[in-house]
Amino acid sequence: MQPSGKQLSTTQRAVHLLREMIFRGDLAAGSDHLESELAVRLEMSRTPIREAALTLASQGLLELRPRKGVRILPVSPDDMEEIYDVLTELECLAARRAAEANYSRHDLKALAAAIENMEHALEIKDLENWAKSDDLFHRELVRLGQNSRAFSVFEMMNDQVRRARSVTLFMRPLPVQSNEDHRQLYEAIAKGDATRAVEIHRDHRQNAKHMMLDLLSKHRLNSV
Amino acid sequence: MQPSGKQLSTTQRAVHLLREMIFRGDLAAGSDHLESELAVRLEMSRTPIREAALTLASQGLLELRPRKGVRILPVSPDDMEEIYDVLTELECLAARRAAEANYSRHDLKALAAAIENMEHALEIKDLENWAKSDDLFHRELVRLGQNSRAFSVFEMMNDQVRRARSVTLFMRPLPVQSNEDHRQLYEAIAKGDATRAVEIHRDHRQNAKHMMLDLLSKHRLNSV
DNA sequence: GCATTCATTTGCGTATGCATTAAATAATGC
DNA sequence: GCATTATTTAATGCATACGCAAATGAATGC
Repeated sequence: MQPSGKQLSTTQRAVHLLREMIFRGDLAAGSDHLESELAVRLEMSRTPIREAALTLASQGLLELRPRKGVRILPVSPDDMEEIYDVLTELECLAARRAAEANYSRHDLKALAAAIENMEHALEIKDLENWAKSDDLFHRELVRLGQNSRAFSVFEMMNDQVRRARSVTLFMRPLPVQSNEDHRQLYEAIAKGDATRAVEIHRDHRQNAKHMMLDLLSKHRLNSV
Repeated sequence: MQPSGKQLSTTQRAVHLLREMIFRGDLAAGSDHLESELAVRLEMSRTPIREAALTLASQGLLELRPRKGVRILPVSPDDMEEIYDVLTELECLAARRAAEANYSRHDLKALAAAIENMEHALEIKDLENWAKSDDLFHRELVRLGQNSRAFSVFEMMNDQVRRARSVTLFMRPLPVQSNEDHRQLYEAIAKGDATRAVEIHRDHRQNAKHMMLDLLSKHRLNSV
């Protein structure tokens, strides 16, 4: 995923490992972990653990609570709403800018590829891979928006809902409409129709939000 | 500004002091500063300096460059454009939500007060205070949007353009239109007209962006 | 028993120490 | 002189040390 030639620092490794542990639920939402405990677990001293925790805290994945350890932040339905609202705005900004940018089909290759992967995955009902491609599609969309700040905030918010997405992945109906939306968005961008791109994507995102909130409520998941 | 009873930790003090130093230009944009040097300057050890730097780096105010020290990030016109675009979306989201929230005039007191202060400051041509109240108005607007994540991203982006704002404050024409816009936004929110609130504010923000970019270009400020 | 004070533990915040390695400088060969 | 290599310097990244204050538990008074 990151074939960067240079070896990472211990702190960077800590950031990476802790992120993974949080996403895979290895560090459960709401759980507390002492710095020293994590240091033992990751076989490093407290210093890089603390630096990593500081970083992850500023990204909203955890919280440093003196004497109680780092707390993995759970995400409530209200949080989900906040996050989806921010994602909606940032992705719509990206969609608008992408449509205005006069991209060639070649520039949009990655976007098209993601769509195809999603469609294929849907056909064979491979939800895991569908989700992966969906994520890629959204990321690529925001990248095309050419706003590095919007992109990094997007990634931050995206990370915050990762757990919730994977939990609800198998509760939701098949994402048929979602694929349809993506294709339409792609066309709007390719045609340079910014207004329509935003319109489609805003609906798409708000629908996703409501579906997610419904699922959480239906399954009594008031914290993920 | 923060009459919180509890005394700050050394790291928190470092964050605060460094922020101030950056905003007041004491640490110039683009300049490098060794951790040890800053430690001496703030009369603390390298540890809190490093932790503070990590925090400020994640907020986009500086960069940690191994062996070159922390680099205070300059803001280019392209950066400004990025930032204003993100601010536009987040503030418009807030404006929409605020309008939808059915706030009473009493709830909007702080917003109204900010407007009055701006108008008064403008009358007596006190630009410093106008800017302060303008900042307060926008912050209060986003607060009314009730999205803590949008709020914190807003604050982050706002911090990133602080220097540029104060530099251009005395180059720009008197903010007459700006005050007018604020009053109209206030009315739209009070009346619950979300569509109009967004419309007004989007224009307001995009105008601000263009004015800023024009000023930077006219005065050959390609890095602030 | 229950509250209150005192003692103990322990996790954190900060300081300090140290090995590593990028950068800078000097030395060497041509 | 100039390029190349060896040497030195020094800032960082990480480990470790340590004191303080919060939390826990024990002891005391009632």
